[in-house]
Amino acid sequence: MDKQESKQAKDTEQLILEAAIKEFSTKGFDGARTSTIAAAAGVTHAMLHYYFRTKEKLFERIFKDKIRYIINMVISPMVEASGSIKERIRTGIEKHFDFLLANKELPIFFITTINSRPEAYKEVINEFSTNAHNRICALQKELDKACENGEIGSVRADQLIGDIASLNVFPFLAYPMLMAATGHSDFDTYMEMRKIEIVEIIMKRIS
Amino acid sequence: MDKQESKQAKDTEQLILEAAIKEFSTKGFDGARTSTIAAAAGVTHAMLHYYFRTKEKLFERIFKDKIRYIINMVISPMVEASGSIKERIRTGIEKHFDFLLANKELPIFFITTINSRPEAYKEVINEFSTNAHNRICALQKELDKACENGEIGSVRADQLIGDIASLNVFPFLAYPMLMAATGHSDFDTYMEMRKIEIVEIIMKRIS
DNA sequence: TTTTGCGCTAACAATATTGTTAAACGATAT
DNA sequence: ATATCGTTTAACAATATTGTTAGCGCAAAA
Repeated sequence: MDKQESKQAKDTEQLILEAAIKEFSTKGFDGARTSTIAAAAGVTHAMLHYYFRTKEKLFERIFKDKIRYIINMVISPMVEASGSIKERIRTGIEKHFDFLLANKELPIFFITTINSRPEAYKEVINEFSTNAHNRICALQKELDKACENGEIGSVRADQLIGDIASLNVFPFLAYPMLMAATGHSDFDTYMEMRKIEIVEIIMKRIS
Repeated sequence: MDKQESKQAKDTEQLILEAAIKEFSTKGFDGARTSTIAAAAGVTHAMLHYYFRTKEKLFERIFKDKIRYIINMVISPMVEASGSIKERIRTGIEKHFDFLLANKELPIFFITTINSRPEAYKEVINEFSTNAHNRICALQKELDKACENGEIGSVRADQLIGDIASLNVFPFLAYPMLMAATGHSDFDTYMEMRKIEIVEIIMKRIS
């Protein structure tokens, strides 16, 4: 009990943060209302300003947290995979897809934010470009080697990343339309089928 | 000159519409400002209300126009293609991708709108589900027939549509991140490469 | 020429939304 | 008990944003 300096300070801050994440994720920065966030957190909206000064700063805090979260959860673990190149790509896709299943709101949050906020855009560019470029070069070398061994066909690493990102992320951005168009009604079932299909199409691509 | 009933009525309405399309496309409904739209159109913001009553109605008008536009430009022409099933799929993909190149802002406009506005969501569902479902069933029959002939491998039509939609549309939603991550700097060059890669991966998928 | 109607302007009104402040409260230390 | 400090509240302030209205001007019709 030595950490509990004040009544429930961290508690309130956390409540606001959690409510804010939901609000910003579903409605975007412009659509989000600080009063709605406060109400959802069960506090007066003055508290939101007390803890985070402005709507702007509250949003930035959340956005940067999410970037770090993605980098830790998705990009970093890619390195630690083992097995043949084919197997590593397969499990990489599956891990990424499972991550998205556990964070359904992340894609739409990022896409809307980056499109409506130039600062956020630059933030992401800086964070991603340094981090990702080296890894793609490394992947390219591995692919080339595997190609020479006859394990796989010739593939460009940057295009393969584009393929996987597109196939994995898009369903989470557009599942209402995709499901309506293809006559599916259950989200989980549809996503399970997508996952299998995506692994299939990528495996055929690199064969 | 018999159509020109008043000074330049249609002109003003059109100016507002065009300015509104730009504003709504880049900033979404919540981020868009009626005063900004009016300023961009070079009219007082009272005119916007005079012609369209409310921001809401102006947006709905544009949104419904866009839905019809997509259905006319993308979904309908799919039927009129000719040649082998493989060739029809290839040209279908290319036509769709070219349409997106000529309407870069459409994907982000739709995704943000559908996510933040339940009414718009239902609008699209109704428009798409009836229109698309029959076509997918027809495509499935064709695919099955081609599979029996040994032209192609076994594929589910709904999953193939999911693949193509994902691969074609996602780059237009996420090109800032994709290009930064893969080290590309020119949009047109990148998209040209994506187009080739997408055709390649789908052709391998159905082989 | 007068009237009518439409497009238009400028000012106003109403409301929503973010942000601020003075004071109260409650726990802890002195 | 009193002082102190971080937290909280309620009311207020400032501004942004949408929407309205009364009236002007001009062109076509009477």
